Amino acid sequence: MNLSNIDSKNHINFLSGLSLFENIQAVEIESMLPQLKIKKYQKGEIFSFDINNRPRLYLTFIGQFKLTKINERGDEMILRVVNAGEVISPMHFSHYYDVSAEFIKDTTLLYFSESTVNSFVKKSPQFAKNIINMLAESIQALMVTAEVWRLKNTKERLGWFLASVNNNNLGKLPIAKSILASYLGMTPESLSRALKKLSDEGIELENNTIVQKTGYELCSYCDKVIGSDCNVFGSHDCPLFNS
Amino acid sequence: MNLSNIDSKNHINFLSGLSLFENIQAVEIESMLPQLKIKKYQKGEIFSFDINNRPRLYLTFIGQFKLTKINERGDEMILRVVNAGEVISPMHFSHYYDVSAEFIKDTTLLYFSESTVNSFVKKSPQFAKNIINMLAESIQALMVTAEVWRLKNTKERLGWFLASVNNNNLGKLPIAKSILASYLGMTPESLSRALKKLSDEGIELENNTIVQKTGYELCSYCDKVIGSDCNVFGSHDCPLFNS
DNA sequence: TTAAAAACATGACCTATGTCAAGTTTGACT
DNA sequence: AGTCAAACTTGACATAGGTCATGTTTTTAA
Repeated sequence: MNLSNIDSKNHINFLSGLSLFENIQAVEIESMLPQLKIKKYQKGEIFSFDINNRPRLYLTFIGQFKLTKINERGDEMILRVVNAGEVISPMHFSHYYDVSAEFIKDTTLLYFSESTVNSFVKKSPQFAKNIINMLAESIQALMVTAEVWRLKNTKERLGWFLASVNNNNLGKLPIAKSILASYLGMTPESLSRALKKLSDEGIELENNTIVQKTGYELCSYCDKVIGSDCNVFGSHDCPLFNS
Repeated sequence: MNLSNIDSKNHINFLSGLSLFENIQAVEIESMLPQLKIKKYQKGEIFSFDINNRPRLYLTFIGQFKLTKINERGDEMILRVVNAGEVISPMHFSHYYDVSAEFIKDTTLLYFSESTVNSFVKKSPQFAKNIINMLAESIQALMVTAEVWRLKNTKERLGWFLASVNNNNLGKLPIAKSILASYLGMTPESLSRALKKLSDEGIELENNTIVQKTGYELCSYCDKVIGSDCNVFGSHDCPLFNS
């Protein structure tokens, strides 16, 4: 078995694990493989989803990067931090909208061209459904972050993030604090101060792992969307439900 | 011809004018009509897209409403102002996420149930494509508003809004200033002050119509997304392109 | 047409968070 | 293990935009 066969095997395994390929037959996935392209990026590299690179759908095979926009003054906004296994589809953005990817770790992206994706959507109603679900999740995530930015103060934003991480991720901070600050729309200084306020409430970070005094302190920063991943949510052990 | 036939005719005309039904045969649209439901709301009414009303796709036949979220403190965030002819699909939101519609004008909504939409997506690749485009536009709009909220100050936010309205709408302000303020993430007072600053730059509102001194003042608040609707954008008459 | 209510404008003041500057800690690379 | 750079923290201070109070204009409805 030569290298490219091993790669193919890996890629098929990777793809079939994605929700984008849920309920898609292995045979069908295999038939798409010839259209699959690979590109590798190093930590620190910046890649602009411009006119040449936008009309694609990217799958994060390995690594991590942040999707950012920058204004004239140089202020940066992080739209999203993309991790291994996550999908981003700038092919669905407006022709004129450009965002950049800045790679936080060495990263390998796989991608399909717009026409490949569109033809597969046309052929497979199941794939169309999966694409629709992926876009719906993007909308959801964007609405939630909009809400967090607009209606919460710095302490609440950080609390919200820690609460969601604590569910998804077993309490390990997935990104550096400076990146987190930018993602949450504050300066590293403000994040530092917010962290101090939270520690007064019994929420601490010990080498980037969340530690709670009683284990329920973060619950006051939970909401329905975060809670949907929590096995206590809505039961009588849930502080939100009890109060 | 009885009333319901006239209604049907109206609805078919309405639907076939929507980009959601682009390239869908009239026969096919007609076949969906029996599943189409109607609901009317009065100005001032509030409607929550909760567990009972969410799994649907709504089409705004007549009227205008704002999609809002409110936090514990009572601060309101307007996610979007929806006008006649626009579509909103809470069926694609997370199960646990709820938003409210507050009707600005008397409004008639048409809607399909989630299962109707899904079955049509399954049957018609073209409809699937249209749904995908609609969701992609939502994502785009959410990313742009996120950027506006995060990276622009009050004057810039108002300038951006006026610039986009000036293209789409021939300079007529489509919503009351107080609603606009909330949509732009500021208080009515701040909007008032921002308006004053803009008037120093030659941009005025005269009974809710935008008036520019030379006609190009708003160009400094234009961006690529707004510009894509402008017939001067990118040409040598475009101040952005020339500078 | 007029009265009442709503929307809008303006000024004085306040506060959350940004900026800047000076430490301190952490982590990556000899 | 030691060194250097990057990441983080902390304090003093600045400021955009919020809040509150009051006045003015516009809209609505009788």
